[in-house]
This record gives sequence, structure tokens and C-alpha cells, in this order.
Amino acid sequence: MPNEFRSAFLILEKIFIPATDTFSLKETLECGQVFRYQLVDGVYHLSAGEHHATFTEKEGGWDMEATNIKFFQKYFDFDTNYDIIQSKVQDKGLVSSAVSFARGIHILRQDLVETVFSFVISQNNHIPRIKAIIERICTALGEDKGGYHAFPTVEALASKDTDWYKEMGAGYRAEYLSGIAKRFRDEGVPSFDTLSTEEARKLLMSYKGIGRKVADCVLLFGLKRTDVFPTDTWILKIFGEEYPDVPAEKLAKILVERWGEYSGYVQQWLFYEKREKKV
DNA sequence: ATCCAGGCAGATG
DNA sequence: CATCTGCATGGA
Repeated sequence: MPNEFRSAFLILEKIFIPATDTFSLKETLECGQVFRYQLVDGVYHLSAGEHHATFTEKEGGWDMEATNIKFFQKYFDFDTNYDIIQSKVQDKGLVSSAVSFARGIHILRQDLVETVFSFVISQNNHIPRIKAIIERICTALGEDKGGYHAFPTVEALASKDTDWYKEMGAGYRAEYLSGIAKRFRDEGVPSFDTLSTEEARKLLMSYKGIGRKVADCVLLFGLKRTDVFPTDTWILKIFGEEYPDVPAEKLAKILVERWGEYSGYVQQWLFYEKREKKV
């Protein structure tokens, strides 16, 4: 059945999402925590897990059309009070330029497997390429929902070998992806609920292809563990003067000691400001 | 064209 | 424990 017919049968729910001082759709989507979105003629198209939404900018916010509003309510972390978080990190001395520039970023509550795949692909890679590789994998393996593809199931991901992921453009990360998918299939996707952040990190890093930085991104964006500070090349640049020649993993520990449970928010706000302004 | 990108694994001091 | 190197791919 052609897509245009299927999509006519997709039940879409509509709701207005107001912009606030502490929520910006643009910043939340474009800060680098998520890759399956597109801006087309001023409309954001977002796929997450098996769901999809479009956002059209209106006066004071966005009209959202979604396959499941409840899903996106949780996904966008609207139940967390970001005003409190913002004032807490300001009390703790976060530079106000980063707060005023990036405070509209919410930490998304993304699907675990999708987050793992996304950030394994992200390592040593450019964002446009990351998006393209993920999109090819979803188009090839994800269920056609009519107008978009769901993120593939573990079964589907595990059905492909290293060569296939190379064809998707994953490069040397291909063997990581096929290996992780097969381990998820054979052992099941672990439940992290009862684990401490440290235990969860250790478990994630036991997968070949997941190091400290990718693990911390998964903890933050896939498990909403905010006591992590993903430390990449940009964060190293930001703190290069304050902590010269300190390796990433050590710097991550230092920054978590400073920011505690607010580390993840601070990291995203600083990261986004640095990447946008390049100052 | 050379460099580099939301790093990682494996090998070597 | 710290440092070094190779890695696939393609955009700048």
C-alpha cells in the first residue's frame, strides 16, 4: 500500500505545546542528544521508538501532531520542573551565559536500544553522517508505519551481520552494532532499574564498542541518569584551560563531583552553547 | 587535499 | 595507571 494511503489512516492526536523560559523545541532537538528529526519548511518531523510527531511553530509555541501524545509527554520530560533545576545550577555558579542561551533544553527520555545504537554510531563521527546512518538502518529494518519507520526491533537489528552495517555506512563501528544487537537478542536487553549509576555504567561498558563517553550518553538520554557528565571533544575544549591535559574520563569524574545530580543538564547546556557559538 | 568528527579497543610504557 | 595508535567514512 502506498504511503500516502496508509498515512491517511494514521490516527494523529493534536495538542499545543507552549514555549516557556525553560522549554524550547528547537534547542531540545538540535542540541545533539537525538538524531531522528528533520526540519522541513519550518516543520520539525521527529521519530522516536515506534512513534512520530510533527511540530509547526505558532505564536507562543508549537502545534504538535503525534501518534501518541502521552508518549511524547514523557519523552520530552514535561513532568520535570526545569525552573527549579535552572535556579539550582545558577546557585551552584553555572555561568549565566550558558543558562540564558541553552536553558530551553530538556533532557529527552529516549528508548534505551535506540540510544545505544545512536551513540555507538556517534563515536568519532559527524552529526550529518550519524543521522544518515541511523536513517538508513531504520528505513531498512524498521516497521513501515506509513510516512515514517519505527526504530527496528532487537530481533531485526540482530538479524544483520557486520557487513550489512558496513553497507549502511557505519564503518568500523559495524562490528560493534551487530555484536551489541546479537547480545541483546541472546541475553535480553538488561534492566537497569535497580542498578546504581556506576553499576549501570559498568554493565554498559561491558559491551564492545561502548566506552565511558557513549555509556554516559546512554545513561543520560536513555535512562535519565543526570549524575553523569558525558565528556567529549567539546567538553574537553571548554575545560581545557581550567584542567589542562586532563583526560576525558578523569575530567568527567571531576565535573560530576562539582555538579552532582545536575551534571547532565549542565553538560547539555554547556555543550550546546559551545557548539553553537564556537567560542 | 588534508583534517577531523559527541571515541573505542588493544597494545605498549 | 597513563599514553599511543589504528580505525571507516565523508563533509569541510
